[in-house]
Amino acid sequence: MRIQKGNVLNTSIPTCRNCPNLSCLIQYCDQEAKAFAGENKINYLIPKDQYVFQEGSLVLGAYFIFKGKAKVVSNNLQNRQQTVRLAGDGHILGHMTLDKEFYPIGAVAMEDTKVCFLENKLFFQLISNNPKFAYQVIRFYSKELRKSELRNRSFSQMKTFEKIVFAFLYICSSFGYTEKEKILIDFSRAEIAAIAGTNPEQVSRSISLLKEKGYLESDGQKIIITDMPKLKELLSPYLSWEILE
Amino acid sequence: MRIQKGNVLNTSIPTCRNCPNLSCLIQYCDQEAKAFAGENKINYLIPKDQYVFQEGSLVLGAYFIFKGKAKVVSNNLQNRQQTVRLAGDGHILGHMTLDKEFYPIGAVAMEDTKVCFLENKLFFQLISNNPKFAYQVIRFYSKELRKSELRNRSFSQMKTFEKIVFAFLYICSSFGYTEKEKILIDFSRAEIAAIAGTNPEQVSRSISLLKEKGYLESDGQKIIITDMPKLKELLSPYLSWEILE
DNA sequence: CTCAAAACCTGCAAAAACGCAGGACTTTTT
DNA sequence: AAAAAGTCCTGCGTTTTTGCAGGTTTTGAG
Repeated sequence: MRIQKGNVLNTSIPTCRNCPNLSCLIQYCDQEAKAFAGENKINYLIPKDQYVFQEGSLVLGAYFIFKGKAKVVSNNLQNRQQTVRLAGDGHILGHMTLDKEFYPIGAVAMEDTKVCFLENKLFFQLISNNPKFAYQVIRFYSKELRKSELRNRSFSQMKTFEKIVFAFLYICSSFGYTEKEKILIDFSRAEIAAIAGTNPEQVSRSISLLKEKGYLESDGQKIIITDMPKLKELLSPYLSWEILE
Repeated sequence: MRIQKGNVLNTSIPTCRNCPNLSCLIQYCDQEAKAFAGENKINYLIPKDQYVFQEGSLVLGAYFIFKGKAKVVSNNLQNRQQTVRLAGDGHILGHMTLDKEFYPIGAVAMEDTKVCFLENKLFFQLISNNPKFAYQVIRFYSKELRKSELRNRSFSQMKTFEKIVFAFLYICSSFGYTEKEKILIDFSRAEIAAIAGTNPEQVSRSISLLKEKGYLESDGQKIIITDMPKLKELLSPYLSWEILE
């Protein structure tokens, strides 16, 4: 995936009081606060493959995904990029701070994505006046922390093949694909490798193997999961307590 | 490390109003709330190698470390244990919930550790009435999340030797060892392996190599770090933005 | 539709990591 | 102080992963 810098565009999103996105935590604010947030937040449309914010830039506030998909990425000095988290509708990107801080990681839109930006002070005001909202934000971060920790554990014990299977399941769970008939994943091999922590060759090998077994099919370069239960079964030794929810 | 089940003991800890532990987030509450918390929290002394809480048990509240060291662990079905986080004074273990939930991970004391237990409702009350406290809790979790994500990235790109070096640095940073003359680490090879995500043999091999290079010494089975800057240098390709703070 | 660029697949050899086994060293117990 | 138990070190063969190379397929622009 090529990542370009570029301008983000202002976009129209309903105000918070009648926002249709039920998974957004701002829904837990009272009416007054919602009105206030709706007036003061800034809406952006981030085009596919562009940064929501870049590693190393100043933290001005946090981003709530209204609609779209994003990945949280981190580069090392050898310029290898690793995807450390996937985020869908209602998820929070970045964080708030009252100090001068810099993002240690970056976030990139994986499709055209609409986000709501809450500036530091605004976020803090909402927290101060809306305990239920504060509680939900705490819950969000503590949940993500546990998920990240469990992922950490799994990755350090899984073999490469299993990590790749895990990447498929993680993609499905993050973007809310239910266990309908067939699930289509339109990610490049390199993209999947960056999630699984390996290289595109291994991803190809694993996909071939999974196709042989009949758990996957492919439509061009797209991947279709045909037997989700079997995929989950492959990881059963690791998933005693659900990482994917 | 053998982990035993056993009863935790009640212990005396100063009340929150005059608590000497400045890194505890409850310090951000107002005087009234501190008094209330001090009266209603429960203090425990968890003996070394015993669980603070076990994977799979019901979440009744969260634990604040008053004094001691603990590790957050996760077992897979093959009964291999992985350490996913280290926690020292003032850190939070577990989480709060208003629903019926179970801990997906466990926490084990690494030395005799005094903790303050805040029951779900008490925690929620503190958050509701003390925005500064709520803000700090959010900050704690979002920071830990970023650290976990960066660790995730590093681990998926480091070679085993580097992961082991990282484990040393992580231990030092988590337990607040400053860069004084010499730093002593009293962990078994297996313990270090569980943090680094490898096996004790590789830890031994790496330690030997580091001793050859003169970055470490050993006193019996204990490890003494003699050249911290050099150790950090080994990881410089990965640590552009500080994971260890 | 055609063609070039990009992405993908797979064989292979080199590198890395694993895990057993046996001996050395430490710690604990008696 | 000696014995026993536990931990650590290291050599070695096996398994796993890596990364290149070259051929194939897919995609997207004109």
